[in-house]
Amino acid sequence: MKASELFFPTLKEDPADAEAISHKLMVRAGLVRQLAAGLYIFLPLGQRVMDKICRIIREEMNQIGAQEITMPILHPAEIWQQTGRYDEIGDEMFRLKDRGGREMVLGMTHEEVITWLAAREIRSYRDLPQVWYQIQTKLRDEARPKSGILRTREFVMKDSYSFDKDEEWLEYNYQRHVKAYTRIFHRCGLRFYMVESDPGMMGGATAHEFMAPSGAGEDEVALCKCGYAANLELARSMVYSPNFPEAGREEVATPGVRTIAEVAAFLDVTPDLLIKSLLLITEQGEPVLAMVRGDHELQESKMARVVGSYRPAHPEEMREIAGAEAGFIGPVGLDIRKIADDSLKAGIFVTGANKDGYHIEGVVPGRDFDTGYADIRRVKPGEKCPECEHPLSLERVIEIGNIFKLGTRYSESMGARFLDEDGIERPIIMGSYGIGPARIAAATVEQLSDEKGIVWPAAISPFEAHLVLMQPADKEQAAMAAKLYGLLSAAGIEVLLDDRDIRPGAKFADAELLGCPLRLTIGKRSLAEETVEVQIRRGREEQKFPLGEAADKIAELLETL
RNA sequence: CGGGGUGUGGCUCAGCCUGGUAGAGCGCACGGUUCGGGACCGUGAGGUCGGCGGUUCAAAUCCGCCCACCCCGACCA
Repeated sequence: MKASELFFPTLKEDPADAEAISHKLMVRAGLVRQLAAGLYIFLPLGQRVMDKICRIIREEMNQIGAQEITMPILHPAEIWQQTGRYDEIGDEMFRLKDRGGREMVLGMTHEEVITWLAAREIRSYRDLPQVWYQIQTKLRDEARPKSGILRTREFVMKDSYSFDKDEEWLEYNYQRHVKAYTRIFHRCGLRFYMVESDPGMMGGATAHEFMAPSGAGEDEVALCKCGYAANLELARSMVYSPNFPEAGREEVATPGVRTIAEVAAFLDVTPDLLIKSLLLITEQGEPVLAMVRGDHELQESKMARVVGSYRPAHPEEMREIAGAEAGFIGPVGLDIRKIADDSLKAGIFVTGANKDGYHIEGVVPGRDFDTGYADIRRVKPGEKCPECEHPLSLERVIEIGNIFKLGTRYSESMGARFLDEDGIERPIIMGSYGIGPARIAAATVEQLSDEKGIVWPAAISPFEAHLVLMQPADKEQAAMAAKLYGLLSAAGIEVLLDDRDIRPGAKFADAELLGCPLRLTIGKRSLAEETVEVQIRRGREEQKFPLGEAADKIAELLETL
């Protein structure tokens, strides 16, 4: 492909509305353009990257026996009503009516459609297992699209769904997906972790996420060198037990002293001797008191698993329910549902007295108040791994893929059943497995770019080599570049020939911005020496190859990039 | 949905406080000199100043409402 014919509008300056590195670079390199919040046009270069990623995904999915299908994106509301998600999901789903007034939705995922299909076509254990997948656009009315291509309202997704007769077969298909995903992300050149994750709205039992470390990520994971890795939403840890003083239970005046830090300083104790009490109101309108140790924070997703969705109480509600304002609330004498973090099972603590300006010292959970216990605290770096007790580290990550054991949640509600070997009718056991190709692209840019621009791994680069022809007007140079282009093309290497009549500096700058793994240069020097200069984009190391050997050498080099 | 910010040629921005009829750099077109790291000189095209309404002799500028986009939070298969 000639650069003079390729549409790739590059920008010298960062776009004003971009924050994330991948967003800035993908716009600057002419890969994408934004149409509206969370809606992107993929330009030719961006399309090439997406095509390559999708091709890798197809190869690896086919490799594990998955079969590609295409499903409608426009769905009748009815199938979503059948699984109950029509009402559960809310504003995130685009809803509309057709001309006949029938309720329709735009698919944000395809469990309903694929289960509808399975319900009709799968009858016997002999029909199982099946793994079907799609690479299609999904639509979600995101509350907050952000970070360029990382979180959009319309996005392509590879989703596969497994159908099995029992848990063992599900586990088998789950593990095959783990293998396929690992290969896919390796081939795309990404650094990633597989972590335990919260099944969330997919409603299954076991789930893992594939996470690419990047500061632009929206999630955090806890990692241990023993291999323990979990999304912070459910990560566990072990915490030390502080030395508790032998204080008797006593109410103390703490006028105007509200925050943990203030109370600890006022009473001259460490924060880990305090109980932080948070008054919450559940979706049903019931008050719940959440308690964590003073040096800990509430992990909201963990709390939500215990009590369902909730919100913090308003100041008036605190007054009404606890009889005190924020900062003086505590569990003693408070007759509402209580959930304390596991770290509060034993000890002697300071708590709010439910009376403005007062705290209580010497409070013993279980003796002075009744409470339920659960792991509801947020893991902090340095806390001990629950598996091996080494210190945990935290890292920010981009979710690039996930795998869920769905079980029978969808097959039950949609009547997807089969007859087993004994002639007994049973629901199909399902799994669901997603990958976001655009996120792979963005995560790669985040992980590998440098101050000059993008650094693509060869496997997903829009072109494998960027051939800079210094002076297109020079017949000899042009002929040499054409020859090299021919040799490389014959060797199956995708080359972008920059034959534009612009200054060399601009060509080099564009080449580095686009980020093809190899930059080749043909100029006066190459003419004199019969060589081609080769720069490896990553690290920008240069070398020269004689023209005759160039194709072989370059092919060889590309294997390593 | 709550909080914050920004909307001015294609892009990045200045001008707004203190109202007087729109600028710069880059990009683009043409001519010339250049040509191995985003050149230089000259000429030129290009703007409903996000929208609507108000105040005023006069609004990019002041006031009100609305819209769009970005960031933080809530939310997130």
